[in-house]
Amino acid sequence: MAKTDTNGETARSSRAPRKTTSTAASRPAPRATSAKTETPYHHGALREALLQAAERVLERDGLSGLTLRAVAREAGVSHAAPTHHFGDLTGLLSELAAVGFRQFNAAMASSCDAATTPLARALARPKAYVAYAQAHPGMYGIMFRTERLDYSRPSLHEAAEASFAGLANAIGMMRQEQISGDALTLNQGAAIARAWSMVHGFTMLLLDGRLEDILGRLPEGTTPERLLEAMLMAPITGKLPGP
Amino acid sequence: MAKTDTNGETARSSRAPRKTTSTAASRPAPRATSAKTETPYHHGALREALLQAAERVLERDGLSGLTLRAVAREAGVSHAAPTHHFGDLTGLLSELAAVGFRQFNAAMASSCDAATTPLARALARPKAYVAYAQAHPGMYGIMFRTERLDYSRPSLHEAAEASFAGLANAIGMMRQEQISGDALTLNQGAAIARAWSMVHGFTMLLLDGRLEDILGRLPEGTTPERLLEAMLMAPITGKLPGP
DNA sequence: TAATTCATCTTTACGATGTAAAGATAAGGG
DNA sequence: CCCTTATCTTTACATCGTAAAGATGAATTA
Repeated sequence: MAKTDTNGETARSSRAPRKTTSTAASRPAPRATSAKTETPYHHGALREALLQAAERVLERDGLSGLTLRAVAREAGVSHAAPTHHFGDLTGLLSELAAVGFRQFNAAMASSCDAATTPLARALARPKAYVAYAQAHPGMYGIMFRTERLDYSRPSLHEAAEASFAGLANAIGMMRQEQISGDALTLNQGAAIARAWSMVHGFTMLLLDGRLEDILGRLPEGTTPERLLEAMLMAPITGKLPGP
Repeated sequence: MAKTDTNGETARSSRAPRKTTSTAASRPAPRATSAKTETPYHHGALREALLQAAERVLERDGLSGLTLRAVAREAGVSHAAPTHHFGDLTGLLSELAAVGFRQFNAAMASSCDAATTPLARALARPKAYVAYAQAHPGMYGIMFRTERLDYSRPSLHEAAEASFAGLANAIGMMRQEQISGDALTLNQGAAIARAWSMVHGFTMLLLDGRLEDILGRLPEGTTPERLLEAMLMAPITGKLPGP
Protein backbone atom coordinates (compact mmCIF):
# COMPACT_ATOMS: atom_id res chain seq x y z
CA MET A 1 0.00 0.00 0.00
CA ALA A 2 3.05 2.17 0.41
CA LYS A 3 2.80 5.53 2.09
CA THR A 4 0.06 7.25 0.18
CA ASP A 5 -1.49 10.62 0.82
CA THR A 6 -3.60 8.80 3.35
CA ASN A 7 -6.49 11.21 3.17
CA GLY A 8 -9.38 10.02 1.04
CA GLU A 9 -9.15 12.94 -1.25
CA THR A 10 -10.00 11.21 -4.48
CA ALA A 11 -12.53 13.44 -6.15
CA ARG A 12 -14.19 10.43 -7.75
CA SER A 13 -12.85 6.95 -7.62
CA SER A 14 -13.14 6.48 -11.30
CA ARG A 15 -16.59 7.03 -12.69
CA ALA A 16 -18.49 8.13 -9.64
CA PRO A 17 -20.94 10.95 -10.29
CA ARG A 18 -19.48 14.31 -9.40
CA LYS A 19 -20.36 15.80 -6.08
CA THR A 20 -22.26 18.57 -7.83
CA THR A 21 -22.11 21.26 -5.21
CA SER A 22 -24.09 24.49 -5.29
CA THR A 23 -26.83 24.91 -7.83
CA ALA A 24 -26.20 21.52 -9.34
CA ALA A 25 -25.94 22.98 -12.81
CA SER A 26 -23.46 25.77 -12.34
CA ARG A 27 -20.98 24.17 -14.65
CA PRO A 28 -21.79 24.57 -18.31
CA ALA A 29 -22.26 21.34 -20.15
CA PRO A 30 -18.99 20.28 -21.71
CA ARG A 31 -18.61 20.32 -25.42
CA ALA A 32 -20.14 17.07 -26.54
CA THR A 33 -20.02 14.19 -24.11
CA SER A 34 -22.02 10.99 -24.43
CA ALA A 35 -25.18 12.67 -23.22
CA LYS A 36 -26.05 12.35 -19.51
CA THR A 37 -24.44 14.47 -16.81
CA GLU A 38 -21.88 11.75 -16.39
CA THR A 39 -19.03 13.96 -15.26
CA PRO A 40 -16.49 14.06 -18.02
CA TYR A 41 -12.80 13.79 -17.42
CA HIS A 42 -12.31 17.18 -18.91
CA HIS A 43 -14.28 19.82 -17.12
CA GLY A 44 -14.67 22.30 -19.91
CA ALA A 45 -14.50 25.48 -17.85
CA LEU A 46 -12.52 24.55 -14.78
CA ARG A 47 -10.76 27.86 -14.54
CA GLU A 48 -13.90 29.87 -13.99
CA ALA A 49 -15.41 27.13 -11.87
CA LEU A 50 -12.37 27.22 -9.62
CA LEU A 51 -12.56 30.98 -9.23
CA GLN A 52 -16.20 30.75 -8.28
CA ALA A 53 -15.46 27.90 -5.91
CA ALA A 54 -12.71 29.99 -4.36
CA GLU A 55 -15.13 32.84 -3.82
CA ARG A 56 -17.57 30.50 -2.10
CA VAL A 57 -14.90 28.99 0.12
CA LEU A 58 -13.67 32.45 1.01
CA GLU A 59 -17.12 33.65 2.05
CA ARG A 60 -17.87 30.45 3.91
CA ASP A 61 -14.57 29.69 5.67
CA GLY A 62 -12.72 32.96 5.61
CA LEU A 63 -9.23 33.76 4.49
CA SER A 64 -7.56 31.01 6.47
CA GLY A 65 -9.85 28.40 4.94
CA LEU A 66 -8.98 29.40 1.42
CA THR A 67 -6.47 26.75 0.41
CA LEU A 68 -5.72 25.25 -2.96
CA ARG A 69 -7.00 21.90 -1.81
CA ALA A 70 -10.18 23.33 -0.34
CA VAL A 71 -10.95 25.08 -3.59
CA ALA A 72 -10.35 21.91 -5.57
CA ARG A 73 -12.59 20.02 -3.15
CA GLU A 74 -15.32 22.62 -3.52
CA ALA A 75 -15.11 22.39 -7.28
CA GLY A 76 -15.15 18.60 -7.13
CA VAL A 77 -11.82 18.00 -8.81
CA SER A 78 -8.55 16.53 -7.66
CA HIS A 79 -6.37 18.65 -5.44
CA ALA A 80 -3.75 19.15 -8.10
CA ALA A 81 -6.11 20.36 -10.78
CA PRO A 82 -5.80 24.06 -9.93
CA THR A 83 -2.07 23.96 -10.52
CA HIS A 84 -2.55 23.56 -14.20
CA HIS A 85 -4.66 26.70 -14.43
CA PHE A 86 -3.03 28.99 -11.90
CA GLY A 87 0.46 27.66 -11.39
CA ASP A 88 0.43 27.95 -7.63
CA LEU A 89 -1.44 29.46 -4.73
CA THR A 90 -0.14 32.92 -5.55
CA GLY A 91 -1.61 32.53 -9.00
CA LEU A 92 -5.04 31.61 -7.73
CA LEU A 93 -5.07 34.38 -5.13
CA SER A 94 -3.95 36.91 -7.70
CA GLU A 95 -6.64 35.99 -10.17
CA LEU A 96 -9.22 36.00 -7.41
CA ALA A 97 -8.03 39.43 -6.32
CA ALA A 98 -8.45 40.60 -9.89
CA VAL A 99 -12.04 39.41 -9.83
CA GLY A 100 -12.47 41.29 -6.57
CA PHE A 101 -11.05 44.50 -7.98
CA ARG A 102 -13.42 44.32 -10.90
CA GLN A 103 -16.43 43.85 -8.62
CA PHE A 104 -15.09 46.61 -6.44
CA ASN A 105 -14.63 49.05 -9.30
CA ALA A 106 -18.05 48.25 -10.68
CA ALA A 107 -19.67 48.86 -7.32
CA MET A 108 -18.02 52.24 -6.95
CA ALA A 109 -18.80 53.27 -10.48
CA SER A 110 -22.47 52.40 -10.25
CA SER A 111 -22.74 54.11 -6.92
CA CYS A 112 -21.21 57.26 -8.36
CA ASP A 113 -23.54 57.22 -11.30
CA ALA A 114 -26.53 56.97 -9.02
CA ALA A 115 -25.59 60.11 -7.10
CA THR A 116 -27.38 63.31 -8.05
CA THR A 117 -26.17 66.21 -5.95
CA PRO A 118 -22.49 67.21 -5.95
CA LEU A 119 -22.21 66.38 -2.27
CA ALA A 120 -23.68 62.94 -2.81
CA ARG A 121 -21.33 62.44 -5.70
CA ALA A 122 -18.35 63.30 -3.55
CA LEU A 123 -19.38 60.90 -0.81
CA ALA A 124 -20.63 58.11 -3.05
CA ARG A 125 -17.24 56.68 -3.85
CA PRO A 126 -15.85 56.37 -0.34
CA LYS A 127 -19.16 55.07 0.91
CA ALA A 128 -19.25 52.43 -1.78
CA TYR A 129 -15.65 51.60 -0.96
CA VAL A 130 -16.42 50.86 2.66
CA ALA A 131 -19.71 49.19 1.81
CA TYR A 132 -17.99 46.75 -0.51
CA ALA A 133 -15.43 45.88 2.11
CA GLN A 134 -18.13 45.28 4.68
CA ALA A 135 -20.17 43.16 2.32
CA HIS A 136 -17.14 41.17 1.14
CA PRO A 137 -14.53 41.28 3.89
CA GLY A 138 -12.86 38.15 2.59
CA MET A 139 -12.46 39.55 -0.88
CA TYR A 140 -11.21 42.82 0.49
CA GLY A 141 -8.70 40.87 2.53
CA ILE A 142 -7.47 39.05 -0.53
CA MET A 143 -7.11 42.31 -2.35
CA PHE A 144 -5.46 44.39 0.33
CA ARG A 145 -4.00 42.29 3.10
CA THR A 146 -2.31 39.46 1.30
CA GLU A 147 1.42 39.62 0.78
CA ARG A 148 0.99 36.80 -1.64
CA LEU A 149 -0.16 38.62 -4.75
CA ASP A 150 1.61 38.79 -8.07
CA TYR A 151 1.00 42.19 -9.62
CA SER A 152 2.95 41.23 -12.69
CA ARG A 153 -0.11 39.28 -13.77
CA PRO A 154 -1.84 41.45 -16.35
CA SER A 155 -5.37 40.83 -15.10
CA LEU A 156 -4.52 41.86 -11.57
CA HIS A 157 -2.32 44.75 -12.56
CA GLU A 158 -4.97 46.08 -14.85
CA ALA A 159 -7.87 45.78 -12.41
CA ALA A 160 -5.91 47.34 -9.57
CA GLU A 161 -4.70 50.11 -11.83
CA ALA A 162 -8.26 50.89 -12.83
CA SER A 163 -9.09 51.27 -9.18
CA PHE A 164 -6.34 53.81 -8.71
CA ALA A 165 -7.24 55.66 -11.88
CA GLY A 166 -10.85 55.97 -10.77
CA LEU A 167 -9.76 57.45 -7.49
CA ALA A 168 -7.30 59.89 -9.01
CA ASN A 169 -9.95 60.91 -11.47
CA ALA A 170 -12.51 61.57 -8.78
CA ILE A 171 -10.05 63.71 -6.85
CA GLY A 172 -9.23 65.61 -9.99
CA MET A 173 -12.89 66.30 -10.63
CA MET A 174 -13.37 67.52 -7.11
CA ARG A 175 -10.43 69.85 -7.40
CA GLN A 176 -11.68 70.90 -10.81
CA GLU A 177 -8.25 70.34 -12.26
CA GLN A 178 -6.94 68.32 -15.07
CA ILE A 179 -4.81 65.52 -13.69
CA SER A 180 -2.35 64.82 -16.43
CA GLY A 181 -1.37 61.20 -16.54
CA ASP A 182 2.34 61.58 -16.19
CA ALA A 183 3.04 64.31 -13.67
CA LEU A 184 1.56 65.53 -10.41
CA THR A 185 2.20 68.50 -8.18
CA LEU A 186 2.89 67.79 -4.54
CA ASN A 187 -0.52 69.12 -3.61
CA GLN A 188 -2.25 66.93 -6.13
CA GLY A 189 -0.36 63.87 -4.99
CA ALA A 190 -1.09 64.74 -1.38
CA ALA A 191 -4.80 65.07 -2.12
CA ILE A 192 -4.91 61.67 -3.76
CA ALA A 193 -2.79 59.95 -1.12
CA ARG A 194 -4.89 61.57 1.53
CA ALA A 195 -8.23 60.44 0.15
CA TRP A 196 -7.01 56.94 -0.48
CA SER A 197 -5.20 56.59 2.83
CA MET A 198 -8.18 57.86 4.73
CA VAL A 199 -10.70 55.52 3.19
CA HIS A 200 -8.38 52.53 3.08
CA GLY A 201 -7.22 53.06 6.64
CA PHE A 202 -10.76 53.54 7.87
CA THR A 203 -11.84 50.34 6.18
CA MET A 204 -8.97 48.31 7.60
CA LEU A 205 -9.52 49.58 11.11
CA LEU A 206 -13.24 49.01 10.80
CA LEU A 207 -12.87 45.45 9.55
CA ASP A 208 -10.34 44.71 12.27
CA GLY A 209 -12.75 45.95 14.89
CA ARG A 210 -10.34 48.63 15.98
CA LEU A 211 -12.93 51.39 15.68
CA GLU A 212 -15.27 49.72 18.16
CA ASP A 213 -13.59 51.69 20.84
CA ILE A 214 -14.50 54.96 19.16
CA LEU A 215 -17.93 53.89 17.93
CA GLY A 216 -18.87 52.77 21.41
CA ARG A 217 -18.15 56.21 22.82
CA LEU A 218 -20.12 58.12 20.21
CA PRO A 219 -23.74 59.23 20.65
CA GLU A 220 -26.09 56.26 20.89
CA GLY A 221 -26.39 54.30 17.67
CA THR A 222 -23.91 56.14 15.50
CA THR A 223 -23.17 53.91 12.51
CA PRO A 224 -19.80 53.48 10.85
CA GLU A 225 -21.22 55.18 7.77
CA ARG A 226 -22.10 58.23 9.81
CA LEU A 227 -18.62 58.33 11.28
CA LEU A 228 -17.10 58.00 7.84
CA GLU A 229 -19.21 60.85 6.59
CA ALA A 230 -18.26 63.08 9.48
CA MET A 231 -14.64 62.13 9.00
CA LEU A 232 -14.67 63.06 5.33
CA MET A 233 -16.54 66.30 5.75
CA ALA A 234 -14.94 67.64 8.89
CA PRO A 235 -13.63 71.06 7.93
CA ILE A 236 -10.57 70.66 10.04
CA THR A 237 -12.07 72.26 13.07
CA GLY A 238 -9.20 70.81 14.99
CA LYS A 239 -6.80 72.77 12.87
CA LEU A 240 -3.14 71.90 12.85
CA PRO A 241 -1.09 74.75 14.24
CA GLY A 242 -0.32 76.29 10.87
CA PRO A 243 2.88 78.06 9.89
CA MET B 1 12.59 3.15 12.71
CA ALA B 2 8.90 3.56 12.17
CA LYS B 3 7.55 6.65 10.42
CA THR B 4 9.19 9.45 12.33
CA ASP B 5 9.03 13.13 11.65
CA THR B 6 11.68 12.48 9.05
CA ASN B 7 13.24 15.91 9.26
CA GLY B 8 16.38 16.01 11.36
CA GLU B 9 14.91 18.53 13.70
CA THR B 10 16.36 17.27 16.93
CA ALA B 11 17.68 20.37 18.61
CA ARG B 12 20.48 18.38 20.15
CA SER B 13 20.85 14.65 20.01
CA SER B 14 21.23 14.39 23.74
CA ARG B 15 24.10 16.35 25.16
CA ALA B 16 25.43 18.21 22.20
CA PRO B 17 26.42 21.80 22.94
CA ARG B 18 23.65 24.23 22.05
CA LYS B 19 23.88 26.04 18.77
CA THR B 20 24.39 29.33 20.62
CA THR B 21 23.09 31.73 18.01
CA SER B 22 23.49 35.49 18.12
CA THR B 23 25.81 36.99 20.69
CA ALA B 24 26.73 33.62 22.10
CA ALA B 25 25.76 34.73 25.57
CA SER B 26 22.32 36.15 25.01
CA ARG B 27 20.76 33.63 27.31
CA PRO B 28 21.29 34.28 30.99
CA ALA B 29 23.15 31.53 32.74
CA PRO B 30 20.65 29.09 34.20
CA ARG B 31 20.23 28.88 37.90
CA ALA B 32 23.01 26.57 39.02
CA THR B 33 24.19 24.03 36.52
CA SER B 34 27.31 21.97 36.87
CA ALA B 35 29.49 24.83 35.69
CA LYS B 36 30.37 24.93 31.96
CA THR B 37 27.96 26.18 29.29
CA GLU B 38 26.78 22.63 28.90
CA THR B 39 23.25 23.47 27.81
CA PRO B 40 20.90 22.46 30.54
CA TYR B 41 17.68 20.67 29.91
CA HIS B 42 15.79 23.56 31.39
CA HIS B 43 16.49 26.77 29.60
CA GLY B 44 15.79 29.20 32.36
CA ALA B 45 14.28 31.99 30.30
CA LEU B 46 12.87 30.32 27.24
CA ARG B 47 9.88 32.57 26.97
CA GLU B 48 11.90 35.71 26.41
CA ALA B 49 14.44 33.85 24.32
CA LEU B 50 11.66 32.65 22.05
CA LEU B 51 10.25 36.14 21.63
CA GLN B 52 13.67 37.46 20.70
CA ALA B 53 14.21 34.55 18.34
CA ALA B 54 10.86 35.28 16.77
CA GLU B 55 11.85 38.87 16.19
CA ARG B 56 15.08 37.78 14.53
CA VAL B 57 13.31 35.28 12.32
CA LEU B 58 10.75 37.90 11.39
CA GLU B 59 13.38 40.43 10.35
CA ARG B 60 15.42 37.83 8.52
CA ASP B 61 12.78 35.76 6.75
CA GLY B 62 9.72 37.95 6.77
CA LEU B 63 6.21 37.19 7.85
CA SER B 64 5.88 33.97 5.88
CA GLY B 65 9.04 32.59 7.47
CA LEU B 66 7.78 33.15 10.98
CA THR B 67 6.59 29.71 12.00
CA LEU B 68 6.50 28.02 15.37
CA ARG B 69 9.10 25.53 14.27
CA ALA B 70 11.39 28.14 12.79
CA VAL B 71 11.33 30.07 16.03
CA ALA B 72 12.10 26.96 18.04
CA ARG B 73 14.93 26.18 15.65
CA GLU B 74 16.34 29.68 16.01
CA ALA B 75 16.20 29.41 19.77
CA GLY B 76 17.82 26.00 19.65
CA VAL B 77 15.04 24.06 21.30
CA SER B 78 12.70 21.36 20.15
CA HIS B 79 9.85 22.33 17.90
CA ALA B 80 7.24 21.70 20.55
CA ALA B 81 8.87 23.79 23.24
CA PRO B 82 7.03 27.02 22.36
CA THR B 83 3.69 25.36 22.93
CA HIS B 84 4.26 25.23 26.64
CA HIS B 85 4.84 28.98 26.84
CA PHE B 86 2.42 30.33 24.25
CA GLY B 87 -0.18 27.66 23.76
CA ASP B 88 -0.25 27.90 19.99
CA LEU B 89 0.85 30.05 17.08
CA THR B 90 -1.79 32.64 17.86
CA GLY B 91 -0.32 32.93 21.32
CA LEU B 92 3.19 33.54 20.08
CA LEU B 93 2.07 36.04 17.46
CA SER B 94 -0.04 37.89 20.00
CA GLU B 95 2.77 38.21 22.50
CA LEU B 96 5.13 39.27 19.75
CA ALA B 97 2.61 41.87 18.62
CA ALA B 98 2.47 43.14 22.18
CA VAL B 99 6.23 43.58 22.14
CA GLY B 100 5.85 45.43 18.87
CA PHE B 101 3.19 47.74 20.23
CA ARG B 102 5.40 48.62 23.17
CA GLN B 103 8.35 49.44 20.90
CA PHE B 104 5.98 51.37 18.69
CA ASN B 105 4.51 53.41 21.52
CA ALA B 106 7.94 54.15 22.92
CA ALA B 107 9.17 55.34 19.54
CA MET B 108 6.26 57.72 19.13
CA ALA B 109 6.51 59.02 22.67
CA SER B 110 10.21 59.77 22.46
CA SER B 111 9.75 61.39 19.08
CA CYS B 112 7.03 63.63 20.49
CA ASP B 113 9.15 64.59 23.44
CA ALA B 114 11.98 65.60 21.15
CA ALA B 115 9.80 68.04 19.21
CA THR B 116 10.08 71.71 20.12
CA THR B 117 7.76 73.83 17.99
CA PRO B 118 4.01 73.17 17.98
CA LEU B 119 4.13 72.28 14.32
CA ALA B 120 6.91 69.78 14.90
CA ARG B 121 4.98 68.36 17.79
CA ALA B 122 1.91 67.88 15.62
CA LEU B 123 3.88 66.12 12.92
CA ALA B 124 6.17 64.11 15.18
CA ARG B 125 3.70 61.39 16.00
CA PRO B 126 2.57 60.50 12.47
CA LYS B 127 6.14 60.71 11.24
CA ALA B 128 7.33 58.38 13.97
CA TYR B 129 4.40 56.09 13.15
CA VAL B 130 5.44 55.72 9.54
CA ALA B 131 9.13 55.60 10.41
CA TYR B 132 8.60 52.69 12.75
CA ALA B 133 6.65 50.79 10.14
CA GLN B 134 9.35 51.37 7.56
CA ALA B 135 12.09 50.31 9.96
CA HIS B 136 10.19 47.25 11.15
CA PRO B 137 7.79 46.21 8.42
CA GLY B 138 7.61 42.69 9.74
CA MET B 139 6.63 43.81 13.19
CA TYR B 140 4.10 46.25 11.79
CA GLY B 141 2.69 43.41 9.76
CA ILE B 142 2.32 41.24 12.83
CA MET B 143 0.58 44.07 14.62
CA PHE B 144 -1.76 45.24 11.91
CA ARG B 145 -2.17 42.72 9.15
CA THR B 146 -2.52 39.45 10.96
CA GLU B 147 -5.95 38.04 11.48
CA ARG B 148 -4.40 35.67 13.93
CA LEU B 149 -4.16 37.82 17.03
CA ASP B 150 -5.87 37.26 20.33
CA TYR B 151 -6.78 40.58 21.86
CA SER B 152 -8.15 38.92 24.92
CA ARG B 153 -4.55 38.43 26.03
CA PRO B 154 -3.92 41.15 28.59
CA SER B 155 -0.45 42.07 27.37
CA LEU B 156 -1.63 42.63 23.83
CA HIS B 157 -4.86 44.33 24.78
CA GLU B 158 -3.01 46.69 27.07
CA ALA B 159 -0.25 47.61 24.65
CA ALA B 160 -2.67 48.18 21.79
CA GLU B 161 -4.94 50.20 24.03
CA ALA B 162 -2.04 52.42 25.03
CA SER B 163 -1.43 53.09 21.38
CA PHE B 164 -5.00 54.23 20.89
CA ALA B 165 -4.95 56.31 24.03
CA GLY B 166 -1.82 58.11 22.91
CA LEU B 167 -3.42 58.96 19.62
CA ALA B 168 -6.67 60.16 21.13
CA ASN B 169 -4.72 62.21 23.57
CA ALA B 170 -2.65 63.87 20.88
CA ILE B 171 -5.75 64.77 18.93
CA GLY B 172 -7.31 66.18 22.06
CA MET B 173 -4.29 68.35 22.68
CA MET B 174 -4.35 69.63 19.13
CA ARG B 175 -7.99 70.50 19.41
CA GLN B 176 -7.31 72.01 22.81
CA GLU B 177 -10.18 70.05 24.27
CA GLN B 178 -10.52 67.69 27.10
CA ILE B 179 -11.29 64.25 25.75
CA SER B 180 -13.21 62.61 28.49
CA GLY B 181 -12.56 58.90 28.61
CA ASP B 182 -16.11 57.69 28.31
CA ALA B 183 -17.90 59.85 25.76
CA LEU B 184 -17.08 61.53 22.48
CA THR B 185 -18.91 63.94 20.24
CA LEU B 186 -19.25 62.98 16.61
CA ASN B 187 -16.71 65.62 15.67
CA GLN B 188 -14.22 64.39 18.19
CA GLY B 189 -14.63 60.82 17.09
CA ALA B 190 -14.32 61.88 13.48
CA ALA B 191 -11.11 63.75 14.20
CA ILE B 192 -9.58 60.72 15.87
CA ALA B 193 -10.77 58.26 13.25
CA ARG B 194 -9.54 60.59 10.58
CA ALA B 195 -6.05 60.98 11.96
CA TRP B 196 -5.67 57.30 12.63
CA SER B 197 -7.17 56.19 9.34
CA MET B 198 -5.00 58.57 7.41
CA VAL B 199 -1.72 57.54 8.97
CA HIS B 200 -2.56 53.85 9.10
CA GLY B 201 -3.83 53.81 5.54
CA PHE B 202 -0.82 55.73 4.31
CA THR B 203 1.50 53.30 6.03
CA MET B 204 -0.23 50.24 4.63
CA LEU B 205 -0.27 51.59 1.11
CA LEU B 206 3.36 52.65 1.41
CA LEU B 207 4.53 49.27 2.68
CA ASP B 208 2.55 47.52 -0.02
CA GLY B 209 4.22 49.65 -2.65
CA ARG B 210 0.89 51.03 -3.74
CA LEU B 211 2.07 54.62 -3.50
CA GLU B 212 4.91 54.09 -5.96
CA ASP B 213 2.55 55.14 -8.66
CA ILE B 214 2.00 58.49 -7.01
CA LEU B 215 5.55 58.99 -5.78
CA GLY B 216 6.90 58.37 -9.24
CA ARG B 217 4.78 61.15 -10.69
CA LEU B 218 5.76 63.74 -8.10
CA PRO B 219 8.58 66.26 -8.56
CA GLU B 220 11.96 64.58 -8.77
CA GLY B 221 13.06 62.97 -5.53
CA THR B 222 10.01 63.56 -3.37
CA THR B 223 10.28 61.27 -0.38
CA PRO B 224 7.41 59.46 1.29
CA GLU B 225 7.98 61.64 4.36
CA ARG B 226 7.48 64.76 2.30
CA LEU B 227 4.30 63.36 0.83
CA LEU B 228 3.05 62.45 4.27
CA GLU B 229 3.75 65.94 5.50
CA ALA B 230 1.95 67.53 2.60
CA MET B 231 -0.92 65.15 3.09
CA LEU B 232 -1.30 66.03 6.74
CA MET B 233 -0.99 69.77 6.30
CA ALA B 234 -2.97 70.28 3.14
CA PRO B 235 -5.53 72.92 4.05
CA ILE B 236 -8.17 71.26 1.98
CA THR B 237 -7.48 73.24 -1.12
CA GLY B 238 -9.43 70.63 -2.99
CA LYS B 239 -12.46 71.41 -0.90
CA LEU B 240 -15.42 69.11 -0.86
CA PRO B 241 -18.43 70.75 -2.42
CA GLY B 242 -19.97 71.94 0.81
CA PRO B 243 -23.63 71.94 1.71
C1' DT C 1 -10.76 7.81 -41.26
C1' DA C 2 -6.88 6.54 -38.29
C1' DA C 3 -2.85 7.77 -35.79
C1' DT C 4 -0.72 11.05 -33.12
C1' DT C 5 -0.07 15.07 -30.50
C1' DC C 6 -1.35 17.88 -26.73
C1' DA C 7 -3.99 20.07 -23.07
C1' DT C 8 -6.29 18.71 -19.13
C1' DC C 9 -7.09 16.16 -15.03
C1' DT C 10 -5.70 12.39 -11.49
C1' DT C 11 -2.38 9.73 -8.67
C1' DT C 12 1.31 9.38 -6.05
C1' DA C 13 4.87 11.29 -3.37
C1' DC C 14 7.48 14.40 -0.34
C1' DG C 15 8.82 18.00 2.79
C1' DA C 16 6.93 21.42 5.94
C1' DT C 17 3.71 23.10 9.35
C1' DG C 18 0.54 23.20 13.65
C1' DT C 19 -0.84 20.57 17.30
C1' DA C 20 -1.72 16.74 20.55
C1' DA C 21 0.03 13.23 23.64
C1' DA C 22 3.35 10.76 26.05
C1' DG C 23 8.01 10.39 27.83
C1' DA C 24 12.37 12.46 29.88
C1' DT C 25 14.61 15.64 33.06
C1' DA C 26 15.61 18.66 36.64
C1' DA C 27 14.10 22.00 40.42
C1' DG C 28 12.10 22.48 44.74
C1' DG C 29 9.14 21.43 48.63
C1' DG C 30 7.48 17.97 51.94
C1' DC D 1 15.48 11.79 50.68
C1' DC D 2 11.45 11.13 47.92
C1' DC D 3 7.97 12.97 45.31
C1' DT D 4 5.45 16.46 42.90
C1' DT D 5 5.50 19.67 39.24
C1' DA D 6 7.08 22.66 35.60
C1' DT D 7 9.74 22.44 31.64
C1' DC D 8 11.48 20.45 27.54
C1' DT D 9 11.88 16.44 23.99
C1' DT D 10 9.97 12.62 21.18
C1' DT D 11 6.76 10.73 18.56
C1' DA D 12 2.72 10.93 15.84
C1' DC D 13 -0.67 12.67 12.66
C1' DA D 14 -3.70 15.51 9.67
C1' DT D 15 -3.22 19.10 6.38
C1' DC D 16 -1.00 22.02 3.10
C1' DG D 17 1.71 23.37 -1.25
C1' DT D 18 4.01 21.52 -4.92
C1' DA D 19 6.43 18.41 -8.12
C1' DA D 20 6.35 14.48 -11.21
C1' DA D 21 4.35 10.86 -13.61
C1' DG D 22 0.30 8.52 -15.35
C1' DA D 23 -4.51 8.58 -17.42
C1' DT D 24 -7.88 10.50 -20.58
C1' DG D 25 -10.04 12.43 -24.30
C1' DA D 26 -10.16 16.41 -27.72
C1' DA D 27 -7.95 18.29 -31.62
C1' DT D 28 -4.88 17.95 -35.41
C1' DT D 29 -2.78 15.86 -38.95
C1' DA D 30 -1.59 12.33 -42.26
